[in-house]
Amino acid sequence: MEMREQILASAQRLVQQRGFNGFSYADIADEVGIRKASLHHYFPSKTDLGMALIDGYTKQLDNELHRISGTYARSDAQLAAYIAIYRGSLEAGRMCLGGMLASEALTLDPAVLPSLKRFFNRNTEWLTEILAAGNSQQRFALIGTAADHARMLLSVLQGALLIARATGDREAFDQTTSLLVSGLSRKG
Amino acid sequence: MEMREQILASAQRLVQQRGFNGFSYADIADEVGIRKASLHHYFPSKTDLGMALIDGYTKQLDNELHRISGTYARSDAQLAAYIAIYRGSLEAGRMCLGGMLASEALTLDPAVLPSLKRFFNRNTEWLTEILAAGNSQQRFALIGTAADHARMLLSVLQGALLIARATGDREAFDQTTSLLVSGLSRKG
DNA sequence: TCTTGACTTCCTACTACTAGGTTGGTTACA
DNA sequence: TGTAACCAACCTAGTAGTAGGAAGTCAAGA
Repeated sequence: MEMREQILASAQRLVQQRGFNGFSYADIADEVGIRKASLHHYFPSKTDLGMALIDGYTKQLDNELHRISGTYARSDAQLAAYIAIYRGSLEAGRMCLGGMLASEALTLDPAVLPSLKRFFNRNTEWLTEILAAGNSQQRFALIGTAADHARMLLSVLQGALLIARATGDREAFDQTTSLLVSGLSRKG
Repeated sequence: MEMREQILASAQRLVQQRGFNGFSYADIADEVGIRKASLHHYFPSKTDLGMALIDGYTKQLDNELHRISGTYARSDAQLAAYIAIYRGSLEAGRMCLGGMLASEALTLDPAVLPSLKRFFNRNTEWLTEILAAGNSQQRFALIGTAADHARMLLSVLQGALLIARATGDREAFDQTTSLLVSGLSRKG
């Protein structure tokens, strides 16, 4: 199962950096060192590959979220760790895989859309939980429902990551996320 | 100059819905009713087309911003009108053209990047102005600099638009933007 | 122990099609 | 007469995907 993982890792990087319509089987083949035709042995169609990617990415996310919940007790620290995931993507010149596929949603095989929705729901649900917990612990001062704040948080992070790709301004990303956190922590 | 406008309008729609790598000259040709070869008369290369698109889009934006500044006196109304632009895109199933190109930035001819940066700067600068004005008029209660809030606002809108494409949840978009506005208006 | 057959992995060679772009024109109009 | 608008035919390179087979692994059976 070594080669399959290698293919997925290469494809994931390519999608995050160039988009699903921005790479071909030939790119992966070059990178992992097998022939184009052999890729079809593992992933018969590009849609199959896309499905495996978003499902695998959701699994990676679940692991990360579980790790965060287990590592940090305070919800503000958990939030910071969540933001650090996006910061890491930015550093690697990668979009969130979910965000990238979202932008290309109209060109994707409709079969991948349910998995894509599931990815965003996972994010929102987890954020809602820790925001609600932080609110009752008086670490956050929410002015809307925890779910509303969760959606906004996710939007800010996706948007800031997107814009940083165009402007190349990483400092702006950091300022945006720290303002985001200040806004949450502020007592109202 | 009728045909040139038609081509640009068609291409703009295609980019906003499918991305720059998600359509071809053949798609435009079908839509405007001339041959593929004739498109090259107006835009020799796809990069030329891309440049014209982002520059034209920035001009459209300037017009909108000027109209908003001229129509509404209060900065909170101006902000609402700005948000309504994004809401209109969502309704039309379109991403912001700038946001879409930003996601594909690594696959674009580097020649278009300066125009793309300029687009984002325009947005941020205008938002900074009206936020600063609203702050001194005590319509907004900013907790960071006006520029920081401007960048966050832009991120939220881009991100919310992106996510709504995947989830199809327009209500979530509205809730996010109204929470955004509440957060600004709240006295702290 | 040797053999067989199913299965996995990966290949060369290919198909059908699409991409952006070019050549060499024609037509219409100023 | 020059120029803008347009087109058929073509080119080269690349796209996802297929056919058919080579080489190896592995377990069951005689």
